[in-house]
Amino acid sequence: MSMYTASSLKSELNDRGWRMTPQRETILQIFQNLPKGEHLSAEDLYNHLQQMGEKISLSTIYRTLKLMARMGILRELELGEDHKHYEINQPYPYHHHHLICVKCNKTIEFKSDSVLKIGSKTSQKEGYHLLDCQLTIHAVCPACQRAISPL
Amino acid sequence: MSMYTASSLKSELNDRGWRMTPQRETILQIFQNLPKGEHLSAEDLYNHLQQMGEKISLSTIYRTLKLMARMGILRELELGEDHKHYEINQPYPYHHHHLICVKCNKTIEFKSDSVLKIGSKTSQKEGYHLLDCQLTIHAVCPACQRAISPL
DNA sequence: TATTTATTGAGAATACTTTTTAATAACTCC
DNA sequence: GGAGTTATTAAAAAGTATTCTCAATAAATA
Repeated sequence: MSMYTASSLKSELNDRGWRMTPQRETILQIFQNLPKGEHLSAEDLYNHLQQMGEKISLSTIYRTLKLMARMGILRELELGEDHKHYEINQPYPYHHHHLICVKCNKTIEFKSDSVLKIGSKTSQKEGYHLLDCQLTIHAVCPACQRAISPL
Repeated sequence: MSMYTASSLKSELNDRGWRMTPQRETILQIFQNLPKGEHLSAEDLYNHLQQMGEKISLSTIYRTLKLMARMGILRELELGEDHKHYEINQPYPYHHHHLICVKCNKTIEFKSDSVLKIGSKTSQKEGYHLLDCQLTIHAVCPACQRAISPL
């Protein structure tokens, strides 16, 4: 949960016998420049790249997203849609969580230092190396509470 | 996040114009009788039912799981595998969270009253009706930290 | 600079989940 | 309790997200 630059990413990859590529650098940059609170699906990222004139294949995108999530660079979000979303994994004090309406998928971000503390304390206690910690709240938003429940 | 019985489930369904069915009752029972800490995928549930001699189709299973998750009866868990898992949504003090190794998917359960409090306070503040609140910690377990990182 | 081999792109393949449809059966109203 | 309405089911087809395969490419290393 620290900040990455192209060169720190390269070092970490090389340390493990992996390689830095233009594709990985581009994808990292996109997530770093994303407006706060935005997150992309694989498809979103693909389209975003196309608009920039960058041509990175979908397979590479899926591979890179998974790789970066496993490195702790990106967070993999489950926002109630049928695909995952990704966002940059920012450290304290930018770290945040999500409140999701299970009916309309409307999502609200919120912060909580205590949750972050509990996350790091828990992983430490078990000897785990912390990558990300997200509190996901599933609930029904005010609008959907009023609606005549359509499933 | 309260306990359900066949009849309380029926009332809640009927209130919304839906129906109680033997399939829904059976599935509720299975989750209620599941040993603590166990969770099932759609496929797992299907096999479980087959072994019991119950024949419920996969489509019904998928429909029922989603329905019960949206009602707050079940929790939908994302445990790093390529499919969702479900478990009964137990209230305090049985409510718990998950610490997951992003490499081998080994999962540890842990409890935290404060997280539950933060969850209910946050949803209340936004006017949301709370269904479930899960802290998911992504990390690398001790064994995988030692292993020569295979992706 | 040559060598090794991780990575890429393209498309095929897989896996999970949803949809469609006709038949069934739960609920409601009389 | 019975008839009518319509939510629900099973089965199969369809859809969608994601992973895999493989030959070509290009990082890293020596």
